[in-house]
Amino acid sequence: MADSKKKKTSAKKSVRSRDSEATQTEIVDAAVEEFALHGLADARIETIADNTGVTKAMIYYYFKSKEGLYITVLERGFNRYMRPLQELSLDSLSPENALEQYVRCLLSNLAKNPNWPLIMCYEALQNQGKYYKQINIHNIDEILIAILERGIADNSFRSLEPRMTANNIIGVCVFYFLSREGLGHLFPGQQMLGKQMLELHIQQSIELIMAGVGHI
Amino acid sequence: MADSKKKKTSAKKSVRSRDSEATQTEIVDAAVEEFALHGLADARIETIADNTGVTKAMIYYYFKSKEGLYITVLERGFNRYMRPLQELSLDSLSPENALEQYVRCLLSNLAKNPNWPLIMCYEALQNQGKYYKQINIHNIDEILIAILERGIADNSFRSLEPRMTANNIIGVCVFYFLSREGLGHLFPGQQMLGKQMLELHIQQSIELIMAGVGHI
DNA sequence: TAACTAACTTACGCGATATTTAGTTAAATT
DNA sequence: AATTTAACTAAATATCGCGTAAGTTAGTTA
Repeated sequence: MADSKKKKTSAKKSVRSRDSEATQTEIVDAAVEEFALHGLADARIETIADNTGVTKAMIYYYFKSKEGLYITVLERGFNRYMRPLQELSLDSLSPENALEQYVRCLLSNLAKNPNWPLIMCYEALQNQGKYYKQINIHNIDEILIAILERGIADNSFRSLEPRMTANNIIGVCVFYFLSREGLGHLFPGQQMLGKQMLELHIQQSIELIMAGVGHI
Repeated sequence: MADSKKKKTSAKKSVRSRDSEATQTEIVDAAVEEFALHGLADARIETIADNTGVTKAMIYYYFKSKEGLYITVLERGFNRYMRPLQELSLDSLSPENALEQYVRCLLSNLAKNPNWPLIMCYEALQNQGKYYKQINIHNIDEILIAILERGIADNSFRSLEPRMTANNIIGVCVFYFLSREGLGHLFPGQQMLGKQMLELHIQQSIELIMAGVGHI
């Protein structure tokens, strides 16, 4: 993996670059889109191939199976969008600040890749999270739960059930992306994945969450 | 309520009841399960048939197509689980009370049929809500938005964006059901759809929501 | 009892779609 | 330049799964 010269071949059939790394990246990029749209079960290898200009057989050449490609997609997503949450150092912050930082980090990661929530949702629904469990060094939410527990202990937060509340908090962050199609009708003319709406989502979610964990 | 049937595999020549209505109900019941598990695209007509003891052809006989059966399922779900929200009369209540009643009604409807959120989620993801729109007399959330607006106007609630917040509130209620598989690991030995956990979800969600819309 | 009709079954056509196989280039190595 | 191998393609296979056609049984009516 010394030099990766990016030729950035567009989806043209004629000249492929014969650059293994670039081709694989291209395939994974297209796979992310397709899996986000349809989930593992209903994603079409042929569609992924068509969207890259690579033939179906190449996908099997590099990834062995649809499942193999899917797991690669999950791994990449996890490392890119969830790992940062594990790497935050929040212990020195007050519970309020820690919670806010955590939620901001989560929301901005989601905003940067709105396909991720869809893939995770399909994964939960279609596969009961079994592929996710295969790759995961468990529980993003354990960090969140710890923050909540700390806040309850020092009375920064009201008395609440930390595990359930952690899930509810994540739900607030994620649900926007799951319902974006339907939401459009409440915000006519707005682009749900546009900067403006994403900002609004982030701001409103943080306000709801921060108020929600506080004393009444 | 006719019990109709239980024997699935053994007696192939088992005498069917020749009761059109009961058969259709049986099919729809099995369809609800299957669509909740897999969504329209990946649901298998044959699985539905096997789970009823009715042959595939009967499903086409009564419902014409997979799509036809699906729409019947959506209609039944809507009438059973969403209509009650439209029929609440909350105008005479204070915004706080109205909100709490609304959320309680929603949560208890969801708890009564935890398949419903799954079907709706698949519908949003796989079909962009197009079948739902076909049958829907618009927006459950308009009622919720109106409550929020009323509460902002009379200063019961903090200043918040009502549409986004409405969506977040619904997200809190629904997300539990979408994540039930994964949640299990945080509550070992507990049954996520058991009375106890459902109660906890309802209670924690209401607390988060009511605190969340209030002044800090 | 005979004719009629609703409820049901069996068996298969046919289009998708995952995966494989067998072959074809382009580049690296000698 | 000859050889080798990685990157790639086209085409075949095999299975799955929706929908249908054609026939059968059981009630109902006359």
